[in-house]
Amino acid sequence: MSRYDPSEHEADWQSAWEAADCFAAEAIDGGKPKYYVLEMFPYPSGRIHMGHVRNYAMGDVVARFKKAQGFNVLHPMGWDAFGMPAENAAIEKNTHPGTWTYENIDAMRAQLKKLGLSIDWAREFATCDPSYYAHEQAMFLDFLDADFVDRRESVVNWDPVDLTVLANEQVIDGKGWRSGAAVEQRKLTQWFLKISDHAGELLDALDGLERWPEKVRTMQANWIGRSEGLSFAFELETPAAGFDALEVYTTRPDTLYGASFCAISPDHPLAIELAEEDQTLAAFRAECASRGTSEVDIEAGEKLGHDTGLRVKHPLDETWTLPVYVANFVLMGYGTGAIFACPAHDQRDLDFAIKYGLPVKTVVRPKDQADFQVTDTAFAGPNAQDAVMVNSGALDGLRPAEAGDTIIAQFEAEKKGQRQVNYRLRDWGISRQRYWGCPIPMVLCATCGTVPVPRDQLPVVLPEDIHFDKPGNPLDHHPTWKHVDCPSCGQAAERETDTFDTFMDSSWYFARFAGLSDDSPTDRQAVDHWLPVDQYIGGIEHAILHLLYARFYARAMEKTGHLGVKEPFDGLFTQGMVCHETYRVKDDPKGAWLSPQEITRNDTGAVLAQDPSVEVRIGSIEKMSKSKKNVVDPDDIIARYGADTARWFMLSDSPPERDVQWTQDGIEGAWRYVQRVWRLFDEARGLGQASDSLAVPSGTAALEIYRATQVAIDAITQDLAALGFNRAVARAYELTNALSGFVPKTQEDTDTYLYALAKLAQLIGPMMPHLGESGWRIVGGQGLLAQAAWPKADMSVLASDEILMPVQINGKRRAEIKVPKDADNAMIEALVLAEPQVEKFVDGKPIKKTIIVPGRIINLVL
RNA sequence: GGCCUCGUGGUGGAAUCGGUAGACACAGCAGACUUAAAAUCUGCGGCCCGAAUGGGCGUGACGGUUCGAGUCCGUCCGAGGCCA
Repeated sequence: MSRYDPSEHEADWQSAWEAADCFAAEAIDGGKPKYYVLEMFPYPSGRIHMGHVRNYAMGDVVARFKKAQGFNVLHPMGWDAFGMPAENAAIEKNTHPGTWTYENIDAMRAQLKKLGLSIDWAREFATCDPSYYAHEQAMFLDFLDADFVDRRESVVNWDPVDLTVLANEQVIDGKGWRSGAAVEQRKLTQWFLKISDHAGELLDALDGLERWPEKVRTMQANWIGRSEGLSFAFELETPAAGFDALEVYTTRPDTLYGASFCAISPDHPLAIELAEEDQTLAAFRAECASRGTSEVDIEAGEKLGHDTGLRVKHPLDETWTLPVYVANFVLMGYGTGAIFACPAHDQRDLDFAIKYGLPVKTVVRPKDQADFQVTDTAFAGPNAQDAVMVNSGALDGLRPAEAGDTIIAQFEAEKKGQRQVNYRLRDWGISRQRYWGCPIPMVLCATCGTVPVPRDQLPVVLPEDIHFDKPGNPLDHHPTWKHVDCPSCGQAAERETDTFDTFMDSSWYFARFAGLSDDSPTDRQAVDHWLPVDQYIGGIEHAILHLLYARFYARAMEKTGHLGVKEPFDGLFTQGMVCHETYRVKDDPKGAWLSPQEITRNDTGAVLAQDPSVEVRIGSIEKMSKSKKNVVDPDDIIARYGADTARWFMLSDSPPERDVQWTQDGIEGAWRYVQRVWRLFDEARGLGQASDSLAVPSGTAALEIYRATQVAIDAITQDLAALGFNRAVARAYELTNALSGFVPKTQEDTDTYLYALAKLAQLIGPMMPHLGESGWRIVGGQGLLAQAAWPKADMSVLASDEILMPVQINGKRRAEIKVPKDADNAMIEALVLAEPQVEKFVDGKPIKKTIIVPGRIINLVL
C-alpha cells in the first residue's frame, strides 16, 4: 500500500499548470461568458495566516469550478502594500519600508503559490508600485476637476509624539496606540473626498445588491445613517459675538414642547467666538479637545457643559426662553453642531439635565400610562405604536410621528424652518502624515493656493533617501523633495507632504486587474468586459470602510470615464474567521499565553510539552492572533500535510460564512481522507482507462456506483454554485464511501468503476486540485484536470424504480413502504393499507383523510 | 435602548420549497489485523423503557397555525453583530 506524499506531487502539478499557462484569463473576444472572481488582496505583512488560506481556498474553488463550467475566468492577485506597519518595521529594523515590503511580497507570493491557487499571476501588482500609484494620482486630479475633492480644516486625532493624525480606531483609551501619548483634538487642513454628497445614492443602491449578505447591507445602511427631521433657527434673546440666531437640526420635532436647553459643540463658531472673551470657556474647550471624540467615548464618557449665559427664544412661544450651553457631546461634524435638548426623551440630554439641574418635561408617554413621568431613564418612544403626546398644546393625543409631521408642516407654512434629510456619513478624510503612501499630487503656493501637479509631471514619486530618525513625516523633513516651483506662477512653492489614506489604494485595484494599461488607470475595453466582479470574497471586518469606499470610488470613476459601472461588486461573500483554543499555564491564569506547539495532550488534559508536570489551562476559542499565540502556521501545515489537506480542512465542516475552529483532529481527519482517496486511485492502476461517458450499467453493483456518482455530480454542482463548500465536501465523502471496497467482477464493473473514479477526481478537483490531477492521470483522464470540462449528471438514474416512502398516521411516522416510481395515488393507498404496521395502527378505525405528496410522504388521518 | 442574525447529539454541522430530524465528519466504544503500537478495515452510537420486533420523548422555553413545524406566526430566555 503506497502512501501519498504531497511533496512529491504538488510542486509538479504547480509546474505543469504554469507550463500550460492554465490560469491566464483568456482574450475578451473569445465568445465565452466571463466570470471575475476576486478575493480581497492581502497586506504584505510577511507571512500568510490561516485566514488567508481559508479565503483564498474558497476563491480558488469558485475560480476552478467556473472555469470547468466553460467560463472565461479572471482570478488575479495583488498586494495592498502601503501602510504604517512598513514604516514601523523600517524604524525597528533600520531598513527602508520599500525593501521590507517587497521582501514580504516575495515571501508571501511563494507561500500562496504553494497552495496551488489558480491565479493569473501575470496581472500581479503592488499598490506601492509607482506604475500603480501614478494612475491613482492622475485619477485624483480627474476627481478634483469633477468636484469630488475638497480641502478644508477639520478636527482630527493628533498624536503629539509621533506627530501624525491617527484614525479613530488607532486611538485606544484616549492614547496613541504606538506612542502611548494622550491624543489631542487638533484642527488641521486636510484633503477630503466628498462621499457625503453621495450618501443618498449609496444608500438607495444597496437595495440593488441582491447577491450581498443582508448583514453587510444593513451595516452600510446604519453607517450612512439617513434621518429625516426639521431644520430651523432659535433666535437669540440678545445677539452676541455677531450671532443673532442658532441654526439647529432635530430628528425629533415632536418633542419641541419638551425643550429644556440648547447645546452647541465646543467647535461651534459661536463657542469659538465666545471663548475669545471668556477664559473659563476657553479652558473648557481645551478640556473637551483633550478627550476622545469617537462616538463610543462620548456615549460612555461624562457629559460636560459650560453655561454661556445666553438665552434663546422658543419658536412656539416667544416668551419662553432656554439657556445655551456648550456641551461636549454635541459634534460639530453632524448637522449644524447645535441642538435643542429634550431630556425626557433622549438619554444623553437627560444625563446632562440631571447634572446641571435643568428641567425635565415629559411630552411623550405610553398610551396606557396616564401618570407616566420620566425620572432617570429617558423614554424614546417615537417608534412605539402606543405612545401619545402630552403637555404639547395642540399636539396632545397625537402619536409622535404625526406630531413631528404636524410641527414640520407648521414651520414650513410659517417659513420658520423646513423638512431636511440628513446623513450620519461624513466626508472621507484622505490625508495622512505618513511617508509610506501615495503622494498627493498637489503643490501649495503662497500666491496661487493649491495647484495640481501638471499631468505630464506625474507620477510624484516617493523619494528613496529618507530617514526615520526624527518623529513625524520624513517627507516633511526631506531636504529637497518638497521644494518645487509653483506650476502656475513659477515661484518657490511646496509639495503637499501628506500621502493618501491606504483605503484609496484598495478602492480601485479590482478595476486595474482587468487590464494593466500603461497610459491610463484602466483599460476601458477590458473593464467594460470584466466588471463588475462576479464574486468578491473577504472578511466581514471590511463590511463598512473598504466596501463603502470602493462603491463610492466606482461612482467617481464612472463619472470621470474610468469605469462603466457604478457598483463594483455584483456578488459579495464574507467568510468567517479561523479560530483556535487558547492556552495558559494553569496556576497562572493571567500569565503568558502558550502556543499550540508548546503544549501536549494527555489523558487528563493538556500539559507543557517541555515539562509535563506543568498543567495547562485550555482557554476560550478565539480568532487566531499573534498576541494570544493561538496561531498555526500554514507553512508548517503544508510541509507536513500538503496544500490539499489544508484546503480540504478549511472548506469542510463549518459553513463558509461562519467561524471555523482549527483543531489537530480536524487536520488529521482531512489528511486521512487524502490518503483514502489516494489508495482508491493507486489500487486502480492497471485497470485501464476511464471513458468520459458511459451507458447506464445493467449489473446491480455497477448501477449502484453509477447512480452514486450521478447523485454526487448533481449535488456537488449545486453546492459549489451556492458556495456551500462544506456540503460539497460531505457529498464527496459519500461518493468515496460508496466506491470504497468495490470489487469489479465484470468488464462492465471495471468500466463503471474507472468512470466513477474519474468523476471523483473531477468533483474534488476544485477543492484538492493536486490530488485531483494525480487521480485523473492514473485513470487516464485526457490532458490536465485543471482544463477539463465539468461533468454533467445523468438525471435519468437519479430516481430509482422503487421509492421508499414514509407513512405517517396522525402525523407520526409509523411505517415505510416501497412504491413503484410511477405509482398513482390509488395504488399507493392500496399498498399503504396492506402494510401490516399500518393495519395495526389503523385498527379498523375510519380514515378521515389521506394525504399523498408524490415522492415525499403519505399521511393518514384517523 | 433600537434594529438584525443565530440557538439542532459529546463536538463541527446536514435537512435549500412546511413532508422520514441528526446526512457527512470529529471525538468515543466494541471487534478484526499485528509480538506490540501506529496505520487500516468492520460494527455501534440523540435520550429513556425493552432481550428484541417495538414504544415514549426530542431541534433554547411556552403557546399558535397546519393532515404534518427544526423550518411559518406570537411571547419569553440566551449568544453574537450593527447602530445609539
